[in-house]
Amino acid sequence: MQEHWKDDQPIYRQLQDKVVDLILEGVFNEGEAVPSVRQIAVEYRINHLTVSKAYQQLVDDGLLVKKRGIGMFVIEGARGQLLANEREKFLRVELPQVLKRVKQLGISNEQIIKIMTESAQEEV
Amino acid sequence: MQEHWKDDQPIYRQLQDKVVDLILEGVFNEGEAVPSVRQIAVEYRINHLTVSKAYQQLVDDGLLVKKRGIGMFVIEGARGQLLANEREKFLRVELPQVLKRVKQLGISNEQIIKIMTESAQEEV
Amino acid sequence: MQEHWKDDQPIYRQLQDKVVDLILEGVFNEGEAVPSVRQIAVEYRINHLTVSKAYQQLVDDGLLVKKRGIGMFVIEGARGQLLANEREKFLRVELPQVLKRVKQLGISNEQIIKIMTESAQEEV
Amino acid sequence: MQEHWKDDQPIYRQLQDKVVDLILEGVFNEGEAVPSVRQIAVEYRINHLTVSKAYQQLVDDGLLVKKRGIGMFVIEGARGQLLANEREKFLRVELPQVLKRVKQLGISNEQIIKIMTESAQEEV
DNA sequence: GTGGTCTAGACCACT
DNA sequence: GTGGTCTAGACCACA
Repeated sequence: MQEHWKDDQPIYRQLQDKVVDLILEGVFNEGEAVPSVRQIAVEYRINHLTVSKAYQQLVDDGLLVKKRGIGMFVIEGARGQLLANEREKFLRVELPQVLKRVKQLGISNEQIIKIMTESAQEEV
Repeated sequence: MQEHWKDDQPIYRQLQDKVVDLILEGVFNEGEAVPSVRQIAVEYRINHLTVSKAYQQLVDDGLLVKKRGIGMFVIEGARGQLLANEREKFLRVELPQVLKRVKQLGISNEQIIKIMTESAQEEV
Repeated sequence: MQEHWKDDQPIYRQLQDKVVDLILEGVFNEGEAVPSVRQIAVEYRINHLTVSKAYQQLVDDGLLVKKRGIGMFVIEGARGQLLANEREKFLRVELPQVLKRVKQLGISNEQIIKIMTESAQEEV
Repeated sequence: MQEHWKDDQPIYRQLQDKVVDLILEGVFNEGEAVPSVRQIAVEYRINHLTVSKAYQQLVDDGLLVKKRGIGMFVIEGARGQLLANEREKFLRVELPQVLKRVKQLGISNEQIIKIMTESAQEEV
């Protein structure tokens, strides 16, 4: 692993987003433990307080639970909840912004659709 | 004009983005002067240093030129250059991220396309 | 250290040049931290904003990296890159100007060469 | 003629330097008139006050004289005086700086001498 | 501890 | 009038 952190966002936030991604992608499964704070801290060469902060946010978001003396676990149902929330947010906030930008740049919807379908076929 | 600033980004950055938008939309035309630093400062109730910072960035980006003792001007060709750059960036960086997110959230391309075309019709 | 600033150039620019010199001379080594913004500010009795401006330029120039919450570091390879760039710039831009000036003032090349060799011997 | 002014130096100063150059190169001869303030102002598209300032500096430097109602003239002996002054300044101030920079960049004197002699031959 | 941002007000040079 | 620079001091987020 590299320690490549973007400079325009706090490390703890980037870490937090990464964990969310890993849950969504099913790398971290519901009911299973996530890597320990220290493990992450060593592996990524960051302060353990920073890792703690990221995890704490995820606990507050209702995605992780802390079991004292054992570790942090992905909550049952976390993935489904995440999917619903993120989907709603995407459709309500992110997509309109993207569409606005497309229009501002004078890109035609056809071009976007073309790229989307091509990109979808590559995956096959 | 309002003085409504988002809290998650520095004011000078938001101002900078706003100027870019206004150039893209043709409100600020090539060869013409942009409002003076102090004018903006008064109008938006912010420090002139903050405005200066935003403008300076735009000079560095090659969108504005400073004419000593006169003011700041939109460079000739700025709009075209902006459009080309932003388009390229959008197609190369932003769009793939969006598509990745769409896929991650399990949203179908059909649904996206449906929203896009509906949104396009609203504009008519 | 003195706080002797020339009057014909902004302080932040002089500071910037000084840091470049110190990197070239190997006083600030690659991968190491440079003095903190506030440390410089106190030592030289200047505002921290002024120091920040100088450092920011160096970040933009690709000589320093910011590590969030830790400090600013000299980028790996900065010295070599600097040497190459400055050499190229010197030979392409500055030297021709000097030669033009020498010719304009009607100074013979022999005289220049004489001074150069003398100056070189003094160093021995 | 273009109106290409560098941004890091006042226009009046650049203009002033240009006149000095033209006197040194014998384009403006001793006893002859220099172009009128208005002529310059129109040709270079700058404010006549800016031109005036440049000329005034040259009067203060003892290079030009103003003849009321007629124009500005290059003083007799101006070229010789300029040559002497600039030569002295060059040898005392500028040359040492250049040599220091050469040394800092690790460029050998031989290389400089080579370029000098080559450049001299091109002129033949 | 680190750097980033902002303010309010001052002074400067240039046009 | 224009922008540039600087100060002194404040508050913030990050590690």
